[in-house]
Amino acid sequence: METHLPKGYEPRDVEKKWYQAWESQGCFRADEHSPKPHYSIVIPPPNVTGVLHMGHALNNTLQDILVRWKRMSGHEVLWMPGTDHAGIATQNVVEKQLAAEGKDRHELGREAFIERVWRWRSESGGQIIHQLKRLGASCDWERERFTMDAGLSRAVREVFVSLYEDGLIYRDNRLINWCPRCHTALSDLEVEHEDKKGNLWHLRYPVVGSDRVLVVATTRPETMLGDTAVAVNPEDERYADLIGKTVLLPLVDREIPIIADEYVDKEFGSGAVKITPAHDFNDFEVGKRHSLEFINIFDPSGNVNENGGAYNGMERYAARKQVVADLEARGLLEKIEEHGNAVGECYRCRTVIEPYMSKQWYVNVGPLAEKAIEAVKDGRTRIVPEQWEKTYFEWMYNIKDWCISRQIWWGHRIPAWYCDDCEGVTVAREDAIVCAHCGGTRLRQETDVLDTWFSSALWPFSTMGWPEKTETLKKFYPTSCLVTGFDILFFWVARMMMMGLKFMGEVPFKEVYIHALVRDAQGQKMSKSKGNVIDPLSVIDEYGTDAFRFTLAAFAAMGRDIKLSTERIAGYRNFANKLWNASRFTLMNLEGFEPEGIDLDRFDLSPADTWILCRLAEAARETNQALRDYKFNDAAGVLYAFTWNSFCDWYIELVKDDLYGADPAVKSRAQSVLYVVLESLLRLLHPLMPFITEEIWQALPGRRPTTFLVDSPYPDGEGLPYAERGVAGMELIMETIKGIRNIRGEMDVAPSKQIQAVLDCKSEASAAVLRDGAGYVKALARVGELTLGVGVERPAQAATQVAGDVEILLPLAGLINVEEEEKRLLKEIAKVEKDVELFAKKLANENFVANAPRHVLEKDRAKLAEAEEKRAILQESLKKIQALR
RNA sequence: GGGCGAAUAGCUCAGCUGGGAGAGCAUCGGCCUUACAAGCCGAGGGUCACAGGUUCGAUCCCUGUUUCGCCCACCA
Repeated sequence: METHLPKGYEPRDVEKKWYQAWESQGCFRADEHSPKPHYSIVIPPPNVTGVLHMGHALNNTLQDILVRWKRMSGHEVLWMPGTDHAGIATQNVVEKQLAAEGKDRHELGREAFIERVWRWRSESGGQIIHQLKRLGASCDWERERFTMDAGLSRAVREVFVSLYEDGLIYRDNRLINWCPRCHTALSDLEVEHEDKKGNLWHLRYPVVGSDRVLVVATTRPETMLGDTAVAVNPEDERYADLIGKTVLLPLVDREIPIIADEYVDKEFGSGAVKITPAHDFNDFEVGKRHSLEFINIFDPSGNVNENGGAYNGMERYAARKQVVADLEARGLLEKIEEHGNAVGECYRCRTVIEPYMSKQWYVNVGPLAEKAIEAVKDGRTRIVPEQWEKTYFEWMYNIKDWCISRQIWWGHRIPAWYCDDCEGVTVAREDAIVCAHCGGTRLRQETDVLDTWFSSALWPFSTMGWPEKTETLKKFYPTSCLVTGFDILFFWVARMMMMGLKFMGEVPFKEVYIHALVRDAQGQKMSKSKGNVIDPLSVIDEYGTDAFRFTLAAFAAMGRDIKLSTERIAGYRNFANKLWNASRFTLMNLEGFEPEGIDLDRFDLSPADTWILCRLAEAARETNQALRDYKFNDAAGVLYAFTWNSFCDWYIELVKDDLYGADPAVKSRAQSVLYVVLESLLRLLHPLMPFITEEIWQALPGRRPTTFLVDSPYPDGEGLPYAERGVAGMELIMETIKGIRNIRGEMDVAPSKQIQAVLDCKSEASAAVLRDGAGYVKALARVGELTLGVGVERPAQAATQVAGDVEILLPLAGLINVEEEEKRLLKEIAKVEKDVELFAKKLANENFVANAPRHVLEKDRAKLAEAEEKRAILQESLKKIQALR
């Protein structure tokens, strides 16, 4: 017996070989002219700067499972790949490179810098694409897109100009989130709040024309340099007489009014609040209500500017220290308390953001959000799991205008031109040459670029060629499904919904599957700084892609977190190896076998054959159902159990006699079933484990209708008509084998020892089944001499076990320890006794009998009878055993 | 402050519309049985966080409590 498959599965070369073959043969190509029903997914575009991390690995594995499954299930599949230009992130990467060379982008100038970013991208930007391929991602790579491509840039412009024309984009001067390191505005979403320990400084502001001081509490004492009022609650009697008076702002000696505003909480701190309208979002509102002065005290880097008087030029935290010290020196520091505070940080560089006055571009998203809410409400888009709908609605209902301008260079430059003659703004699809207002030609283009997420919001249709009316859009939009993590539900999913509905008039995807985030084995977020990152590529190198993918699928059920452990991956590596060896066994036994025109109906199938084919059909049905429901873990579980427990542990063992026997007809039948089961199993497993399954499939004898497993039809379990023949008989045989094994195992009978067994059957039906399965029992339970039948002659002294209505008797003679048998029986009796009690009690309850549905009642009655029967047999046996002592 | 999620075997987690608690790993005992020691056979292990409620019946539904995690939010 020989096969050319090596003894252990070695993934590396196999993966490379088949991925290249699939790709070069166009297996992943989508055809918009195909008559087949469509299935489409757009990839969440990873940042060009990206390196494959666990999140990507999970996200893309799940997509690939869906896509491969649908492709095999007769759909024309488009999985649209690409990358995101990732404005700030990418700019930061290239700026760091420049810094290493002792340069900064301003030395280069805008054009040269952008040139440099493009160069960086062509040299090292494609990394993640290669990594996705190693993961097995079956995207249509010929369609790969980049958010800065000409086509997508055109879509961005079209959308910007349309929204502007519809009055949904406007420009305004207000307080925004400013990153002093990136030197750009950020949207609210791009600010991450982190609770930090801080202080509450209580400052004393002298009231003008009195000897009173007003104590104000602040978490940011340095901002007092920009105070333009102190506010108290209008209801607050303590300060009623001070309203309308002024205080002298210390250190800057500015006289500022004491005002009354509802916003002030009487209970908090001293009940008086310093108001810094240019540096705090609340104060900004108060400032507007009371027409206060807005004094900006910082420069774009977060250093105090000329408005800060003596503190001019100081870094903000140095200024804080100094301000506090100076106040203290003047006796104006009342006290310092500890105080927790949520500090906003830049999501790209973790620098503490500064509320900062500036003129920015905004999208009025309210009207867009309404449509996006409706679409989920009426089910045009379904979010799975449903719980996320609530989060989606919550955000949509409270949505605020979106600040889309960024003061960086890498990105889509805003198509707006300012006229030096009339100061009018011209927004246009083509680069403006003349002012739309005065006809002047002295135009300057807006230097700001758009938020990266603006272009990703268009991804589902911009990648398909919009604004052209392409065949691709016609065939594949709306997409079937979006697979993503909940961390970008607002950033991306919500915005795609709004833009898709606005510009395509249809939802961008019919279903959104939200998966969990991957964390380390301790549940910590993986991050470079924590050093707990598990690199997917090293996992792939160590365990193989298929084992890794299977692990991710098996973990996918988890609500929010996936705690990845390498032990678990090793377990699925073992599984891959198990499949490999089962396949080796099969191939070794398919010598001279020709699968062409195989027809199982021709054969008189054995009980084991029928059983495994039923199990296979069942597994196929369950796998399909699980995938339809996005229950990847169920799919993995079903296939794991079928492969290992049903196929390997039972069927392969059961079929050996048939394969090794002398009867060529029996052998041929066994080979046929073995072949059908393995071949179907490979197809079932392929979406989860594409490489190993292709490798084995290609090694199978004979020719199959398709060149690759990728293209072969996915089993749905309906085509195998063996289910109705039943599995009950085989299961009785298996129970019997397990019963004998139990006695042997419990009583330390050497596995090599052949024993004698008597099966006393209570029904002729069972006896017939067991006569049929006698070979199995002998082989798998290592029984030498087997006698069975109804009312068969019983050995005088035997160890006893029960399988259904069959009493298993293993004659003790010289084989078995009496005390051990007594112990074992007592244990068994105790177990069955518990069952008897449980069901007897239940059935004694009149209310239960009166109210429970009939099928429950009948089931419980049957179980009680069975348990009582078993108990009786075991007790009888116990008595005999005890009599021997 | 609002919202969401989690609590089940030593560990990591499954558990569908309520009807006798499951898997993997780990543990214990026995096996190199010609596909696989990354394996085979057998076994042990759980007051399903706590307290109430609904029900004939609750791990599952409802209420409350505790612990942990996440998201959103302008209380200085």
